[in-house]
Amino acid sequence: MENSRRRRPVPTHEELAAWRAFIETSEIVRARIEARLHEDSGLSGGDYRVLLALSEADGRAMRSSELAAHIEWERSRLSGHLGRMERRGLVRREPCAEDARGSRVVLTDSGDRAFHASTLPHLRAVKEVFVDALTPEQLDHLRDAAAAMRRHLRLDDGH
Amino acid sequence: MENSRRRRPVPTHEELAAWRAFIETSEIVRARIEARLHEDSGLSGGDYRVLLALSEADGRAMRSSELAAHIEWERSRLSGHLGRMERRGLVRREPCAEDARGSRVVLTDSGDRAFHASTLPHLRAVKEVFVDALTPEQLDHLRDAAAAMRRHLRLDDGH
DNA sequence: CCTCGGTTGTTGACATGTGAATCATACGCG
DNA sequence: CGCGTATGATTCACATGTCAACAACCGAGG
Repeated sequence: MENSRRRRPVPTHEELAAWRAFIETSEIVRARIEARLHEDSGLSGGDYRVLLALSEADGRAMRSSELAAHIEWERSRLSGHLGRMERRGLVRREPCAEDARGSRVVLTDSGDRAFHASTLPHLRAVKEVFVDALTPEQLDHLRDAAAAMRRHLRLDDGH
Repeated sequence: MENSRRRRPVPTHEELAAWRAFIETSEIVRARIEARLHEDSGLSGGDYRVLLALSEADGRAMRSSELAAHIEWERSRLSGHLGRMERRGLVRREPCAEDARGSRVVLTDSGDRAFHASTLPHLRAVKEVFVDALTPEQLDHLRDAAAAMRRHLRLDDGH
């Protein structure tokens, strides 16, 4: 084991296996929970995130850029998504009084109902698929590991 | 705390925070590593996965369905992706001798070179972005947690 | 007032993903 | 052999994501 005395530039087999287990499993779990959300409520993960932000916003409405920043999406991504959500009657876009460039994104009553109907089933899915799979210690370890990764990527401070 | 004596149907705040930390961080880390791969080698994560499977396959070729099963993709997804990869000269599709319905997906020399040129930078990225963020204990914990989730979803046995 | 740089939101071109429908072929069975 | 069904792969319509270019508008300075 000549190598073991030097700083490795690449992962060991063990480390690589941990990487694959982590990244593949997280994808599968995310997909599973989003599928449940869609079956239960007809909402995608993106829909849910937009509706959550709007339902907590003042007057159930936000400026588009503000919303994009809040949920950390590209503006063009939000624009396209809002178009689809508007077609389905979940949100409405209206011109903005203070700034004629912008528009206000407003949660419709229908969107509000859809969101509120979705939260309980969604939380149940998170519980059943994710939380119930793990011991409390494992949950804590996951939080720690996630925090360590974010620190490593400097996602906590200046961003 | 009336509730704490009953089996909760939904996550606690702590559990929900762990869920969000886990799922959001895994997305960010995946995106970061795929971005590195793309900068370094011009390959997407999907490209890499296909090329890895083909480069390990007998004769650097596989039947399309076999490949789809191996990397756990929908066949339609693979079909579309292969179309794009074929346009870029990374793979070639040729009719299959034994079964006229099927086709063999063959790794081209160009695809083989692209893949081999990409592995070292990719592994370095995994090391720097993921492995180096964590202690050995945290890596083990991640593996355990991933294994527990897969067991919970019955992804190990009958699928 | 008017120009100019920055902001806001949309659009276009594309890559990527899912599910249903389709088409050709393969294969078991009478 | 010939029929019915299963299978291999693609295609379609659509949702979702990125990035760059754009049009309209704001606001500061001359």
